[in-house]
Amino acid sequence: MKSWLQNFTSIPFFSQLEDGHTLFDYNVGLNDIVQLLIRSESEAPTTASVTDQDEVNPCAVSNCKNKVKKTNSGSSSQPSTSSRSFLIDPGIGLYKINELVDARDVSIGAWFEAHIENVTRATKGHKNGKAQGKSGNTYKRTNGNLSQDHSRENANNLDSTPSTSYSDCMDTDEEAIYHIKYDEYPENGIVEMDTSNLRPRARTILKWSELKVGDVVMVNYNVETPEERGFWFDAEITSLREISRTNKEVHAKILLGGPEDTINDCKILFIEEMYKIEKPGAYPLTFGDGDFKNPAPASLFFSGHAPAPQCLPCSEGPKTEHSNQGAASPFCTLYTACHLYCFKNLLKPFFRYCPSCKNDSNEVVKAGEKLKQSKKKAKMPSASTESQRDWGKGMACVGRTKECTIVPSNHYGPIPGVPVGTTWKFRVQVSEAGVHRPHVGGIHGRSNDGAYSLVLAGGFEDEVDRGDEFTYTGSGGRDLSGNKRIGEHSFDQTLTHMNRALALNCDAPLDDKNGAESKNWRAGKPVRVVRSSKGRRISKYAPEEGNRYDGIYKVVKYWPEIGKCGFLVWRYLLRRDDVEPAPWTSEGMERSKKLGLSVQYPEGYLEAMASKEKKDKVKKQTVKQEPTSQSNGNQKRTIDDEEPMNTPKAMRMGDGGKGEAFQLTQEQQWLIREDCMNQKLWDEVLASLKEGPNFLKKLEQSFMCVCCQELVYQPVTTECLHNVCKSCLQRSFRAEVFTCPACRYDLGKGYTMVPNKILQTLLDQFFPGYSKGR
DNA sequence: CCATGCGCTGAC
DNA sequence: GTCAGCGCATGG
Repeated sequence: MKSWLQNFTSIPFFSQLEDGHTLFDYNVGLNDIVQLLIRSESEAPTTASVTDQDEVNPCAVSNCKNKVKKTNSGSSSQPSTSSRSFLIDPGIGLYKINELVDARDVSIGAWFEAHIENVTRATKGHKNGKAQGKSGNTYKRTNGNLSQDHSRENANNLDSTPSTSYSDCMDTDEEAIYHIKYDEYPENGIVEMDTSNLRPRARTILKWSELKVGDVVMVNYNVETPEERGFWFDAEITSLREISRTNKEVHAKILLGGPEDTINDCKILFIEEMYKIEKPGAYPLTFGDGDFKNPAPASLFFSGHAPAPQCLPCSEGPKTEHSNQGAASPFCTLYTACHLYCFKNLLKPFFRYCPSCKNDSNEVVKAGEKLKQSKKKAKMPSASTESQRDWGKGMACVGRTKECTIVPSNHYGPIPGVPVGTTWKFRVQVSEAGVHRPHVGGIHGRSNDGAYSLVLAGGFEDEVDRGDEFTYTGSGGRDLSGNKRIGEHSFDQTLTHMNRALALNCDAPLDDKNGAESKNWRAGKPVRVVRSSKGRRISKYAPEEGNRYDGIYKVVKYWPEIGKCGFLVWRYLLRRDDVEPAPWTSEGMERSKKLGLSVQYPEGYLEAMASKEKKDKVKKQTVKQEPTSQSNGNQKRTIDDEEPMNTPKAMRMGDGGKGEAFQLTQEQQWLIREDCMNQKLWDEVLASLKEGPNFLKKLEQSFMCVCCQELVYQPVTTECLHNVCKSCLQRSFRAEVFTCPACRYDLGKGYTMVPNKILQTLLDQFFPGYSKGR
């Protein structure tokens, strides 16, 4: 039971854009009335399924989500029956589109039972009352070919490419890691990799506005399913061009330098050029040519870097400016190249939605135009209030600029490389470091797993803090109305969400009525504890400034009680269980001094504060109108103030890394000696042992997988002495690339990948938990 | 998608 | 000093 509706979505007329998306799908919008001329294969009525009396349902074809509702008008009769199927008579009918399907979801080749001969969008409802759309632009499909009525050109054999590529639609503004999309052809996707230029551990999120020619960027391309991580490599930007932008994303063309001068499209809305690539049979596609059980192999492939042929409409070679603008062009058959201008012109009557993000093209802001308000922002509270306050600035509402990737977010225990005593000014920095991820919440955890970290900020007066032991109160029970983040206690807390998570850390069966106490509290799950300077009002152990990581604690017991606020709260007793000394002990203070720990500020924060202060002072001066002797004094002091400000303490403590040396256990020393394949690497790494915490950083850099840019997991040490994750190497082999991802040394198709167990053991010891979630 | 949240800041 | 109220990350 195949429905003719399937035809509708997979009408291949405009399909096969550069990235394999079917543009046609987006030429019609929701609630559009379309006219279909249907011709049954046999000239006899065709069966379709229905969900209700007048709704034709998607078909048996697996992925099809389409629903098209038939309107009352039209000559196609609809003898609906109770058997939930009905017959579609051949002929013209008007139909309303209830749902649009993503062309990528459509299993092509499942077309017809009946043919659609004509598709026409109704002119009804058009704003300027002008008949728009397709007058003279109806398309006819015969024998599996669809062509423009008045054109002799054929546009046959067009269909989607296999779904080997995809492009992410970032839903943030300009801040996004740009997943620069590659085309479908993995063999074109390998760009020379420079292993000496590895990315730092914390991925810095690229801002589009900060990208410039000459930057080396980390590029990802996928050759498999979107869910799987693709290959990462570095490439240099050789050309950058913004095409257009919405509030959601920037559409740009980025050229990356590489041996083949490869073109990568990054969120391209419009096709720049289309090239034919001669690789018949290389990627057998299935597409509907009347028989989806026996699909004919496709022979057309499009990619960004085949030699440029001539534009069919204008017979000229590739170029960006079109000399022939305005002239009527015949339709590009896609057998040949076509300039953007020529192609766009042909599509103009239909083009409404971007094939990759489904943005309405009305929302697209061309380069140079003013930004329109995005739907996301329109939904936000700030859109409806009249407040002029810019919430995007300052530390109240900023987003993260880094993310901790060395351990998963559900990691228990210390974060490798973050010693006890590390202090950050703002919560967002604590989040970036991965020590406590929520910006506001006090507990980070999962209700069916456990809690990973908490912040002591003195939110409850009746909490007790004795340093190595403290009581903590659960979350909830507050009135958050008025878009607040914290509020008055107005109801009882329950042992759910984060409260339940924290209770699960206790080594005792969960009891959400009476609480529980562990008989062996050390057996509980570890919780990272951060003390905030806000806690000073109830605790002398809180830091003077900022948020300090105080080490690992465990839940001894938890119980419900009526708090000072008068409502039931869940209370927890936590006790310290950490080999690193607590920061307030003399041992701890000495260590902090050794490691040079001091409050870390966000990049540029101190400078910004200093210049602000300066401005304020200037303001005061002008108010005073006394720019004489006093002013001189002031100015001088300002400069004096600025001097140390320009070198933030955090920077001074720097990465130079004086501090106590890193201690290796005997076992580790032995294992390192055993890992003789990596002897050279280890020698380098061990040289930084005396740099203390920097040792781990160095270690991490040296054993980073060149593919996924993370610490190698199940490392395969190649003959050429590089370490690659086994899964990354396997992925490479599946893409039929049999060389070392780092140096291109030919490993050979039959290479057996043996994980280096010694190295894995060592890495697990140095970075406990890192392999979790890999 | 929605609900939650022991921050933060400019305005008052 | 107090306080309204925002974006963001996270989990469910």
